[in-house]
Amino acid sequence: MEFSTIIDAIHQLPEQSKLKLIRSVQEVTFPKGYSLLKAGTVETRIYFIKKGIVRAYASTPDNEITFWFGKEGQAIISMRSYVEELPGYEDIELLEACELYELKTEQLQHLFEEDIHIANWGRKFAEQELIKTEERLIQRQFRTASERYKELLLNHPDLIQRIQLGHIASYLGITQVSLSRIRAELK
Amino acid sequence: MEFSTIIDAIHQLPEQSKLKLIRSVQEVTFPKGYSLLKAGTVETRIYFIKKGIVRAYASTPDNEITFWFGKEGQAIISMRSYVEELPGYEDIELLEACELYELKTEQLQHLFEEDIHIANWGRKFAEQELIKTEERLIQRQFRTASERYKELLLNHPDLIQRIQLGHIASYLGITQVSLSRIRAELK
DNA sequence: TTCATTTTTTATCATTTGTAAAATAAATTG
DNA sequence: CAATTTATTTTACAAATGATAAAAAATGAA
Repeated sequence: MEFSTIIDAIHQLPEQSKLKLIRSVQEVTFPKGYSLLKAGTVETRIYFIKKGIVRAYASTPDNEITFWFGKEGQAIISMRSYVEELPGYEDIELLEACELYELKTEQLQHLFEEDIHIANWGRKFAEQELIKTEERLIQRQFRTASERYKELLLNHPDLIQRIQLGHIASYLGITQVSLSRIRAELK
Repeated sequence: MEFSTIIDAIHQLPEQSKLKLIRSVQEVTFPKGYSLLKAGTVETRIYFIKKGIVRAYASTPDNEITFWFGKEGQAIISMRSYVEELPGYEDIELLEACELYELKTEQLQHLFEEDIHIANWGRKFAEQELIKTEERLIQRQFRTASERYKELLLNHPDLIQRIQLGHIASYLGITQVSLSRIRAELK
């Protein structure tokens, strides 16, 4: 997926501003399983996914929770590093070999201060992510685990194909055993 | 709480830009129990809380989920109206008599297009809300209902005092009966 | 205050989900 | 290909939470 397409999907930008963004990114590739961002560090880069699929997860000593999947067109950001310049709470792991567009946070922040269109583009991005996250929080309470799985199956069948079920279960807020039970009932 | 203080808490703004915002708001008051925003409608205003406390909830025919509390200093926004100009999914109810600063969305959008500092201020606001929501989503999975209650008690003791437990339970993702059980264990 | 209403707690039982361990299945490696 | 590792499903049992009903307590209005 072209970077230009990714930009436009977030929010329409004037050609001049788009060019500034395009000139700021650099293509990089990483192998499957690569650990792109690590919790506890202040990340200085963000990425956009040209090709591949990744997961963000948070860990405690005895648990690990996948709370986000990213695929073609989406932005990979350690939110707390990006927003507050503090160590992030998430690890990001590549679930497939990935082609990414890399962008230095500092450079983006500079564009935010300099170009009002890019500032509003960045605002739109955060707002759209906010809505998605808020809706997930609400749906988690309204719907049973089984309903949430069926919905994922309906709306993102590709994720079920491309991602192992342990991660899907974690994303849905249940254990792998529970997900297995749910899948058995649907047969 | 002064509107100027609320603005600064989100992100520092130059005096000029701050004045533009201040000139755009209007103080309003509503009684306890007032339904400020309604789900299914496109809201054209946002509010900042000078005094009082409110809750945002989403409803299905047989259920109602409180997913957000707002108190002094916070913004009341129907997210989907604000971001996508589509009907919102939340109702907002005043849990106390409130003094609010009212701002027309259209006017704010206009300031976003015109003043880069305000655009970045709006970006910061969305980003901060995004982090809070994402952290709640993660915590809901890491911690038991009991731990989540203790944490709320620790970090927001005022909410427990000012809000009835049915709403707190819903916010924590459990039933009121469950919350009552948890409270009984802590005695 | 007293009465009516709302909120919170308590008790019981049903259901869901989690934990642990074993059995299968699938993928990877030499 | 066989051997090994990794992922998924199945089973049995335990723990947490939900649903419902009813009692107790708190709140608010007259």
